[in-house]
Amino acid sequence: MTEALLQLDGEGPLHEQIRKAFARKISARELKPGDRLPFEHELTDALNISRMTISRALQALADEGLIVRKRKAGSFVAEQVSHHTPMTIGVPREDIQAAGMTYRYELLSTVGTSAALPGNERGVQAEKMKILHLTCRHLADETPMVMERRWINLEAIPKVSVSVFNDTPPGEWLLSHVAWNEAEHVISAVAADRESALHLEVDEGTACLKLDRRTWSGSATVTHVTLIYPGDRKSFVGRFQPAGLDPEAG
Amino acid sequence: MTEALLQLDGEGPLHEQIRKAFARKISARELKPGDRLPFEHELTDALNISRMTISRALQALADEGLIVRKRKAGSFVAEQVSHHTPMTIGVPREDIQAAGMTYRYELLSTVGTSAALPGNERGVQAEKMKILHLTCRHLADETPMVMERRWINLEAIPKVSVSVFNDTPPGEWLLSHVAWNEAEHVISAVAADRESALHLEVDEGTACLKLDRRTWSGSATVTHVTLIYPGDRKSFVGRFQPAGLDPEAG
DNA sequence: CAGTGGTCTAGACCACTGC
DNA sequence: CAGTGGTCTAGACCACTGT
Repeated sequence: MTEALLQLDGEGPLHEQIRKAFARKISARELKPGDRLPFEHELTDALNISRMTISRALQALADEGLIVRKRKAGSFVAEQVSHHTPMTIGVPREDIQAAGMTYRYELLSTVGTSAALPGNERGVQAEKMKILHLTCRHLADETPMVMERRWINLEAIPKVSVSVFNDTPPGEWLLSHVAWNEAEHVISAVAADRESALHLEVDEGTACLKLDRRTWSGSATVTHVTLIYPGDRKSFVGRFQPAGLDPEAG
Repeated sequence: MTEALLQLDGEGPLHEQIRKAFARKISARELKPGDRLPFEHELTDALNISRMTISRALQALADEGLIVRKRKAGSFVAEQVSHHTPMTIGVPREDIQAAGMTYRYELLSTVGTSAALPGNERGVQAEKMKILHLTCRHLADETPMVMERRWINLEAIPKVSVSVFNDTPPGEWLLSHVAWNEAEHVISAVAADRESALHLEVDEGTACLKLDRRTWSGSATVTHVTLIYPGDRKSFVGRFQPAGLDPEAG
């Protein structure tokens, strides 16, 4: 009882101090998966801190996935920390300019059709939509960085003149003009097909990184894009700290 | 004034109703980037809801990155929704068993050295560490799914007999025995080298997906693993809803 | 059915910051 | 320096759930 129930560092908001204190203990395995944390009322008594503040700290830990809270039972260290790595997936311009290189965009072709979107397993397939298909590429210091094949559902977006895409990358135009509420990314590896190899200036069969992105607004597909990067010109990086602690802690 | 400031659906906790109401408006571009949300006190007055509850809802939106809150100025719709896609990156066993296939693990080689970890740009390089290097592969229904090259910093983990890894995949053993607080994932594409091609039973040069994962405990590297998947046997999928809304909303 | 977390309130003080 | 959000409290009622 004379032993402190929790060691606070005295810096920053109380709820953050409490959250970090438990995050540290969990990260250091001082509290192991399945262990029960003190009850809220125990912490309020021991630390002389309002229950709302305690609750806020524990709620944050639950949101991070570090603990699981059960009524009548208590709060427990989660059995498995989720491995949801946040991956930053931006438009090609960002990658290229972030590397200090000059960005250039090149439209290769546009075709209007009324077929269905390829690989569209969701929602209403039966009805035909007006689809715009286009191919383009993005260059870094005049070296082709990525080839893009894109399908746009013209019935799900505001009216637009195709000539817009002569100068503006479709991904960027869509991002700033179209509302969407769900996206899916699929990363895979493929050998460069003939057309991609040509536009990317690599040998056919070269190992390439492929990113497929589908975007929905409600149940309607807005756009589907396939980006093909030569393997040595791109990687996706994700970094994360499962306990949400400051660096150098531990 | 007779116009409702915000339309609540009357289901679930108040703070969630408020959060979703604004998330919908932002998702539908009814509130555009840069627009100011009502002040907390305006919402308290208009909705007759306590400021703590209002604050909690807006705080959640800020945590999601949908809005930015500035003292003395107000709360504003964020200029750009962050594109941090949550990618699920698990151990090979999970992928294989989730697909309903039989999992098998095979240790190929182990080598103990005292060199530095390759590509270790962080922390103290000067001192030598005791490193265990091993290669192994994971099979799905007896088809090689992924080849693994791993380096383990034996000075950063509990004592372990190398024979453990005859039967237990090192990734899984480390996950359940070693505390770590930071991880980095890098996804890229490479052509299969001779050794990988052999163990994966594909042609040399086959396009492969490569996942590099580095794990740290404090400033010490715990482990570094390179996973090589034949391009047609693996992809990484990430799905997200930037506004945190229920499906079918919109 | 007793005890936990989930939510909500009315009020308070404070830090920061744009004007 | 005035107004915003950030934090905290003491208390309350309720929903859920393990025993």
